[in-house]
Amino acid sequence: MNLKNILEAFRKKGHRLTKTRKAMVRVFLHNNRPLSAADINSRLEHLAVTVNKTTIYREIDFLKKERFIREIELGDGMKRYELWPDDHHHHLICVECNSVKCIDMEHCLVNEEKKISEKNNFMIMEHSLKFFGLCAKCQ
Amino acid sequence: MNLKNILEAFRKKGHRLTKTRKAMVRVFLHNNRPLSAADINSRLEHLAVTVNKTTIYREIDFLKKERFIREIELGDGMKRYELWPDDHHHHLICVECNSVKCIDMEHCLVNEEKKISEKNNFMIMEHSLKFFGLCAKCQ
DNA sequence: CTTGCAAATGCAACTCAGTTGCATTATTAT
DNA sequence: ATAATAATGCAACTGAGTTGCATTTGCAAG
Repeated sequence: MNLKNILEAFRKKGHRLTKTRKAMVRVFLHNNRPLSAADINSRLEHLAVTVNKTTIYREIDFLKKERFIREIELGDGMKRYELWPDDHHHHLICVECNSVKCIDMEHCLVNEEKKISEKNNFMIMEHSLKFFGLCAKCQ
Repeated sequence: MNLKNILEAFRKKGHRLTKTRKAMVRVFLHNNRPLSAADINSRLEHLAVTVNKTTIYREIDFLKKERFIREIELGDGMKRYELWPDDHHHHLICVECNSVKCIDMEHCLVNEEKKISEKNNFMIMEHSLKFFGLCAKCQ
């Protein structure tokens, strides 16, 4: 999963390799954690790539449709985006410094989901689990 | 936990019993599930109580401070509020009709939290768990 | 009942994340 | 080199929620 392969795959599907697209893919590959639109913008500025916010949102939409990233909500009124996960994982959110850490959870909640589905006649498609607390630095 | 007792408790603490306050407490008691500011407004109109949105938000803040309600995020860009829970519970959210159902989960994730805390040196204070899928009606 | 005062309210104008319409620019296949 | 159209920039907008400030109202004390 490197920059060149991803961009080549996009190009083969008929999508153009613009400076915004290349830079944003790079940003996500080099920052493996949830980023807000504002985070993305400041990372782009670091790469000397100046883009309009509309373009950032449109590129986010594109990368979501391509399943390169996915959208998550951490509850602070701002959407975040992270690399499309290979593994099933959740998030540790520090209430002090707002840092976010991803944690693996193999076979997470499968038994619980089965029980809940049956009891409530609700067909569970996915779940979202977040832990709020204090990270190592902020304790 | 009835209307009169709650209002009396507020009055004893020196808070005023305005028509907005009385109506909003009533709305939450009669709608035991997460409501958005817009939901609250339409319920108030049903009770023939017309209030400015600023007042609704300020009353939400008041009821949050009083721990009569709490704020939750369901991920649709709008905050929701529900009666302050006695029990530990989570939510089933229908991706089709957006209805929300509360479900009990006694001793939910306690063992997992212990493991996660130790492994990541993260002091967990609370967690949020949501199940997305199809409710009985929408399947 | 009247009065005084702080709590509560309404209004208008604002913030901030995200969206839309439209004219312009740039990438790519030929 | 060129044409087609994907991508961009800009300005104006939306919608949830907030703020400052002048006005109204609930309620306790006289």
